[in-house]
Amino acid sequence: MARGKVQMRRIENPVHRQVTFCKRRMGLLKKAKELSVLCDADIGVIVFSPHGKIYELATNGNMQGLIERYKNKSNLPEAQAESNEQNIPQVIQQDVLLLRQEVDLLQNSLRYMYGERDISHMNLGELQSLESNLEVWVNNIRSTKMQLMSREIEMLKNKEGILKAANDILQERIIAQTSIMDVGCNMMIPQVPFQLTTESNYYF
Amino acid sequence: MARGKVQMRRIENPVHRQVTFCKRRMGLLKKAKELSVLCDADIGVIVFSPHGKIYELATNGNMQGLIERYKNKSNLPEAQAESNEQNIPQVIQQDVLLLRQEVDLLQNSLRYMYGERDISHMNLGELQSLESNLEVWVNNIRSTKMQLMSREIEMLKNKEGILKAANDILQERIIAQTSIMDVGCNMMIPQVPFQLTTESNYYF
DNA sequence: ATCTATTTATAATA
DNA sequence: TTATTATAAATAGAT
Repeated sequence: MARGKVQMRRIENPVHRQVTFCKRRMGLLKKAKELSVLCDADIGVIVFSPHGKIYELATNGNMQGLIERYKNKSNLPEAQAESNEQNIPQVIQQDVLLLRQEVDLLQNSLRYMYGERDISHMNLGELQSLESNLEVWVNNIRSTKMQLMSREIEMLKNKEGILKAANDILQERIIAQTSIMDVGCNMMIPQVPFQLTTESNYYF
Repeated sequence: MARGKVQMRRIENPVHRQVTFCKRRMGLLKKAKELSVLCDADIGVIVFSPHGKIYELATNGNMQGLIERYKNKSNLPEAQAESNEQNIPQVIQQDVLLLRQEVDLLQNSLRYMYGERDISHMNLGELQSLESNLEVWVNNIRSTKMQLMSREIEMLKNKEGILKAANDILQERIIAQTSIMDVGCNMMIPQVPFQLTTESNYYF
């Protein structure tokens, strides 16, 4: 599939054949995994190299089980087919079902959180849970915001105090200078000068 | 692999999933054949659809033989002995284990997303914007939830109506029968029988 | 192994 | 399922 298309027959050059075997084997197993995940299928793949080495994949993690299932279903049309299912204790089946639901819920929530804002596929319970989680988050943010703002107010109040003090000092100096200058000349200096009025009002 | 790349997770849309299953299944079997021909390998592929239908390929034309060869080469003698008896429980146990792990992983991710996020480094503006974003999300979710609930209520009300009508009819019949029977014998029939009381109260 | 020019596979859609 | 087509993936050949 690249740099020239390939004929569908055994590759004679042993080196090429080995390289291709390695690459395509990986590709095949990858494709099998993808099909399994995307379409919720159970897949088993067994590959015997020309030298008899085995490479395998069972997407449910158990080739034996898959082979048993294959034998059951392909040999006996209906009878034994469901025996597997029925032998499993119901409790376990329920466990699996509940866990699957939980996984679905969590996956949907995460998918939503990470940017896919499409919630049309979620059911009521999932939405409920997502909503309350978001509310927790909003509350966290609000409380952090509040802390930040409190700190800022504190800082501003400090500044205000400092500035007021500085202002008082400056005013005193000016009064002093004015009386000195009044002695030497008649220049007019305003008497109510640089009073800062810093009212800090914050609304939450 | 076309018209947009695909996330490696179960396709939720059943139509898409079915189409993809069909296409990728063909693709997988084709790849298996190619690998077999090009590299002189023996390959077996077994695919179980979500509904339990089997699709298979054995490049040597004999899946049974391939399976035997697999068992001989890959299984240690003891491992096979257990396989028949404990196979099913093992598979299920593994399923449960895997699902539990998955739930843990997802819960951790969500915990990070919701609760243990480090927002201490964010400034006021960032927090403000995050907060309003979250509020939009929450509102989206609430409105979707509301729609779902409305639909459900609609459905339930319809059901209620139908049931009530059916009930009325049944009651009339019973009354009719009762009077007929009263003529023939003295059997007592309860007079206030099967009235359904389906009050639907929903809290938002 | 790693790098690309190409060939294939296939997602969305009808 | 099949057909179409724009794009994503796989991979042949070379390094």
